[in-house]
Amino acid sequence: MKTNDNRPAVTIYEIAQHVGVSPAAVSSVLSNRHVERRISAATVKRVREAIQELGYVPNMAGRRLRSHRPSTRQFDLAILTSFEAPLPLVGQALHALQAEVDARSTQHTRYAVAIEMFHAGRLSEKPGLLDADRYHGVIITNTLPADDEFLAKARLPYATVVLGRRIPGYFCVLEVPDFVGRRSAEVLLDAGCKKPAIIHGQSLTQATSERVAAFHRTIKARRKQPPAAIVSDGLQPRNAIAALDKFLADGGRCDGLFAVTDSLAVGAYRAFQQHNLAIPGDVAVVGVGDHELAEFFTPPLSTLAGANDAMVAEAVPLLFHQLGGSDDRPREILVVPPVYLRGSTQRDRRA
Amino acid sequence: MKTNDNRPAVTIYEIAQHVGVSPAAVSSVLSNRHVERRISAATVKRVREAIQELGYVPNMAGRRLRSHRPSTRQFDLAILTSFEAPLPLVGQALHALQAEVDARSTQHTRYAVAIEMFHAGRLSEKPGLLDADRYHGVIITNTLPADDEFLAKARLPYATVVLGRRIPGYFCVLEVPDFVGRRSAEVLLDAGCKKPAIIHGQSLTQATSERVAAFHRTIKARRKQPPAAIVSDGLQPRNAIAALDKFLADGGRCDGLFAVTDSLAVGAYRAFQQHNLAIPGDVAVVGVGDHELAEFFTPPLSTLAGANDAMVAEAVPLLFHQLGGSDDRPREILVVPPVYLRGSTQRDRRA
DNA sequence: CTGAAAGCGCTAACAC
DNA sequence: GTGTTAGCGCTTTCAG
Repeated sequence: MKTNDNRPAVTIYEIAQHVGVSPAAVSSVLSNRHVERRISAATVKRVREAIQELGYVPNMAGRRLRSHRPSTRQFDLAILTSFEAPLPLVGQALHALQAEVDARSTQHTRYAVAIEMFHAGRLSEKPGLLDADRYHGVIITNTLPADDEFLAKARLPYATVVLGRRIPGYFCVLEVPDFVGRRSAEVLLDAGCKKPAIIHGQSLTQATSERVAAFHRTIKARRKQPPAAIVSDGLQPRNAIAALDKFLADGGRCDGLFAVTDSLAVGAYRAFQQHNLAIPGDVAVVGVGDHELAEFFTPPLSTLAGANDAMVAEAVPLLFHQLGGSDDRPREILVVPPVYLRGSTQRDRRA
Repeated sequence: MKTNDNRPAVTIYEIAQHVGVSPAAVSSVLSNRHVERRISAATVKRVREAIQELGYVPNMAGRRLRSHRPSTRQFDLAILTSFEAPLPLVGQALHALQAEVDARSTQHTRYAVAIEMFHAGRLSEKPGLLDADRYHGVIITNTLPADDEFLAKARLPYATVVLGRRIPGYFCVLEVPDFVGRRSAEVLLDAGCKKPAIIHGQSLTQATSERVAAFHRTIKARRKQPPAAIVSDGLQPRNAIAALDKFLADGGRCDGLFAVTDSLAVGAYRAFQQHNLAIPGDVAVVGVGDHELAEFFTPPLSTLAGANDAMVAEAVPLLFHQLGGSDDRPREILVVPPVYLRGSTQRDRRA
């Protein structure tokens, strides 16, 4: 394919002209209907060559418009998430959305649901985001502060639900602020921890930074001094291992750890194990998120589930509400995350 | 929104007629440009009401066609996967695809990448799949045999790469058949297992059933009798637990287990633990897939990684090759999955 | 065997 | 303040 950039995109008219046939002939070749139309083999060949040579790229909008059946309404919906985010959260949202869509689909109303990704912090660079010609509605999640700022400034010209953070002017569904940070601190303190610590990644989403702050605040209020803060380069288990290795090597000590994501907790498990620290005997651990595997670790990991299920359950109706065209002002829905206390924080029984 | 089904979808012309204004006026209201156009507040209100009342749904194809900048080529790509499938594979594919797309994007060539889902075994029901007016190219993965049959019969009218199975007439990328099943059997036998077993779910993808068959064949050839087969209702850890509980309760015994997916292996860990069977002392366990957490289990899980990275690395260029319009016949690429031997099969050191 | 022409739904330029 | 008109790229009659 020649990517003849800079110049107008090639249309079937140019192909037709180039070959010396009509656009209709080209079209029939493109859709493999040249047999019915009894286009000569030679013409077909020449058309095919021209398509190659000129680097023809079909315009889907044109095709769709043309072949659109007038009785059908089509809704194009998407979940917008960052690449860097864990997919399971998105998976839940998708399932909930698709279930609703399946229920609402009729012969004359079709829905297309897709996941689209942007690079965290660079949502604004996503092409076409501000155009009203792509989606009827989206659910946006896993944004970073830079993305939130962008969204706050530029109202999207279609139905939008923001998941996990509060952005003025949008329908938002989020955790009760402070809940996770405060509750995780309490869980550790209740387990008898005297030296609690927290581990989190470098770049914080709004939700994560609120968790960190609330944890900090709660610990400080109850123990008069702040928790140790361990910062990992990324959110993968290996990042947590590296960060904890360094922390312990530098003489850091803790008897309780709040990991702001489950994958950090997984790395912490391994790190403590390598340093011969028992969970929960020497260190109690509590994580966040509802990673399906959390309960299958040894010992099972206590988590403050990220309330994803609940958030999604609120977000989907909110989206359809907007699609319905109702004109009320943006709403904000707060969700209380469930708390799962498991072996990793149950010291009484084991210590 | 009235979903006035059955009758033609509402267009701006109807809105215009209903209100008694021109289509352009309606359009300006829709795009919030009525201020520049100085539409009277009363008219705006009436238009808005009509939009609501008639249940207007904008036609994105029309909008896109109209607002298309003629110098821009747009490629619409998608990864098609089943809901029921584990998302990590999809995530890898998406990352690889997006990286390529980012590299190829220019001012005049844009790519849209989305993940779309179908219900496993019901790919054929996905609306618009056979129309040529949606995608320029797709990567299809996690299909069930019913889907494969459907695909084999109905050639998709756009560039397609099939991941993980072999379907005549398509570009395919898959594991070397038999490799995983054979090698996992060897791993268990090498660990000294005398009574190997296999656990898998009810419904099998092509890849999975090949794994099961090859495992069976290899064990039978080497030990003169087939492995015990444990069938779980689903692929979640809890399904594995239930199936293994039943197997052990019914007097079944094994000293080695091949779990065809990692999440089944996770459940197996828990089940053996509850039955006081040590891994790898009493039972060696080997899993499939490259779940990022496999190495963080206790003991670390040996896996025959599903070769996802390698498969994806082959699939993406194959897709762009087709987008380039080259006309050669479908190719098939075989990939050898990497083998990770970890604690769960290393008996020598522990037994 | 092939071409001409209409029109899918929408918006922007221009006209009044 | 609002209407008219042209045309985005494509496919499908219909007319040879």
